[in-house]
Amino acid sequence: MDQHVTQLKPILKKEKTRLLILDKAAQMFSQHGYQSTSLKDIAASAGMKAGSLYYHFASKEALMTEVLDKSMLLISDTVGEEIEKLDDGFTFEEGLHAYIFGHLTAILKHSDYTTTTIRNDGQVPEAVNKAVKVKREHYEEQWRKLMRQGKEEGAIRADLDETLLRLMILGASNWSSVWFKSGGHSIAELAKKFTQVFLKGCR
Amino acid sequence: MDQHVTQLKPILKKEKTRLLILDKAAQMFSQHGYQSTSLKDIAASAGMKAGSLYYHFASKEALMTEVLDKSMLLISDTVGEEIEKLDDGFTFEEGLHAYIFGHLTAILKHSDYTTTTIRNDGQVPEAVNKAVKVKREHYEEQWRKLMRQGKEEGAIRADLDETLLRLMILGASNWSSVWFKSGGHSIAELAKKFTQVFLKGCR
DNA sequence: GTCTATATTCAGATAGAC
DNA sequence: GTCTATCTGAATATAGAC
Repeated sequence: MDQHVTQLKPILKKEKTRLLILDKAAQMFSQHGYQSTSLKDIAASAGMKAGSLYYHFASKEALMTEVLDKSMLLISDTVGEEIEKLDDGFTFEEGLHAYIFGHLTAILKHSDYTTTTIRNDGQVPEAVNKAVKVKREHYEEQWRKLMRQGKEEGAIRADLDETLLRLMILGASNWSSVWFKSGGHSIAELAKKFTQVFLKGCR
Repeated sequence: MDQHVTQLKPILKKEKTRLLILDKAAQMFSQHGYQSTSLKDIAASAGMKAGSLYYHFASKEALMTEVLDKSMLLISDTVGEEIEKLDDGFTFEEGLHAYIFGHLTAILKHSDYTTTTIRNDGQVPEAVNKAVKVKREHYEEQWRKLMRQGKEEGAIRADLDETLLRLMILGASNWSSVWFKSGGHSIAELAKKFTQVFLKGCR
């Protein structure tokens, strides 16, 4: 069996444990930060002892790197899925909604992973930061492309810096991980309101 | 001399050193987070040895608590100053600009302190969190008041949740601490653009 | 007021038993 | 695969010299 398939649908016990550890690590990193979380804590919440983690991961840094990698993958993939649902010649308005809905969905549905990315930015060892940088920049480039489309369509008014607009949207979206509580607004509602505000705001 | 005055304009050497330590601590906490910053690092950047800090502060937690307290004070005061510049019967538009300009000014001018608050939210010992909570909630209540005014004036359209709008504005503003580099947009420019986007967006 | 020296605790990581 | 035991280093905090 090739490794890609194994990663998507883990059936081996070994892989199952690995993923359990990864999930628990993401949960604790997102709640208490990288440095405040000890391997003992992670191991305990996965039902193991600290030393046992080293059978699955080479180090705490390697564990964090994988959490952050998976986080970026989740965001990219979720947004990608929303974009694929659109017709080929989608408008800026349609694209903006898809991007915001995808981004919010990833942020709020997989918040253990994504909050780890958002909250620990710059607070991890340099080696970890460097390893994730490429994927983050690739994702940001997708957003830049959307903003250029908005400019070309005239949906973003000429005197509004598109970089600034992008950072406002991402800031407002990322911050939702701080205040979002399930039970209030649905993610779909949030995405609709966010899109309305920014679409009207940038014209 | 009464203590209030002493706190405002420190002239005693003892107070001067205290403030130097506080500044350096804020700087390091904001850059590397609470747990990743050691007292040895803080002491070194203040030109001292770790043990000497205990003459000025009871513990690392006490030091962090004071940094966060000062951070909230800086934000509240800066926003307050902007509001006082306005005429008594200021409109929602004027108020929104003053709040955003004040908030951004505090965030970006005293970024060592304010970034510490933003980035370490929830990642500090419970005792520290609790100590700052009251001041934060008082500040948020001021924003809520502004949003109510916007609703009453009809500047915020009926079907837009004012809580959601507030969180979007604060999210976009707080996120600026992540990407802001001096030399690009000025804070005044940022405040103007932010206000335009959100004012148009919420109508 | 700041220093050195040190007590104490706990972290990440490794080795070898099972 | 997971355990126990342990090494090593570093952190907060304290005590007492200067």
